[in-house]
Amino acid sequence: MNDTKRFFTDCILTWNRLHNSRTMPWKGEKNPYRIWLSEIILQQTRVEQGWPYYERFIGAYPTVDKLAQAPEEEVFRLWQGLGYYARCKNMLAAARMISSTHKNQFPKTYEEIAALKGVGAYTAAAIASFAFNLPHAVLDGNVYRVLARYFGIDTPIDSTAGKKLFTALANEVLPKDQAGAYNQAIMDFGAVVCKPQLPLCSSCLLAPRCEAFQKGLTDLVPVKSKKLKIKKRYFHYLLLEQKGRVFIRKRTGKDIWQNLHEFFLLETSAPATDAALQQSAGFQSLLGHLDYKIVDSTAEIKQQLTHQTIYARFIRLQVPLAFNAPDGYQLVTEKQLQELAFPKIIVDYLQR
DNA sequence: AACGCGGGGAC
DNA sequence: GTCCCAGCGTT
Repeated sequence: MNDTKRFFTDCILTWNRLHNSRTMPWKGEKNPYRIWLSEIILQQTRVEQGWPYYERFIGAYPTVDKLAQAPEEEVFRLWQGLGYYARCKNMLAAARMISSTHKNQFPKTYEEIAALKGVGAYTAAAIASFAFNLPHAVLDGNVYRVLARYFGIDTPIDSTAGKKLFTALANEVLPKDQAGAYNQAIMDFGAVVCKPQLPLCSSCLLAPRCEAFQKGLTDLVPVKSKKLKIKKRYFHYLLLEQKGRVFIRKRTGKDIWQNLHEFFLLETSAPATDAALQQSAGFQSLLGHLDYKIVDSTAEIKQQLTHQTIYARFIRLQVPLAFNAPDGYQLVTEKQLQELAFPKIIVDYLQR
């Protein structure tokens, strides 16, 4: 390891020792189950957002076998509002695997940890180093940023070449004998000092030898190559009500909100009024020949997702007893709604 | 290699 | 609006 790299590692450890005051409930935790749970919750999620979920999950499922035995709907309901719901599904699968295959003993090797559903390179390194002090460098958004700036690397972090380059570099500057403490330190450093916007360069120990700071490029690295395009979608939720109950279904397929529930959905390619909607083929085939009554309908409610903007309307209809459940839909009571997981936009509607 | 997946906070 | 968050699995 050359001098530039040695200086980097020393600074991160020094900063951690002298200036790091960031505290979180899972920090310093040695229980691999708790570490794993926190890491799953924190994937692409800010600490402040994940924190209360972590507390609730640990409260509800203090051990991995409790989680493994929990009903899926109950776990999804607890995850409701956190987003990226595949994490929840994979988390349950992993818990069940640990409970069965590993007999409730959390796996202790990097390979076994990485084999768990929902555990990728970052999460495996985090668990391996935090719980077992194994020498694997974490590579998350913080680490990419700190490394890219200090070493002045403009290779896109979301390219294959970039991942390979940064992985090698991260493991090079990792002090193998204190992997856990160092991994925690560099992420804290990225979150507190080397922030995405307005980094605290004037008080940064690395600044004298930071490539980006010396060249005034902190706002230009790290580089991301992919730019996302956002599409607009128009959802019309029909609350088909029958004797105080309503039809819902669980979302399946490849679309958003997998495994969450929803009301009967009609989607249009552009905004549509109640009148226009009632003329549509979807509506007609559902209710055209029946004596229904629209009780209430809302204006568009907007929900911004990463890749899409959802404009949803909610239309309450009383449908006659002659109306049969559409395929895949079930009739539930208000009370049952409280125990199932819904997308935020539906949760917001239901709360009003 | 590229894409899709939530929700929210900072600016 | 834009960026990005303790990323991952699928195609």
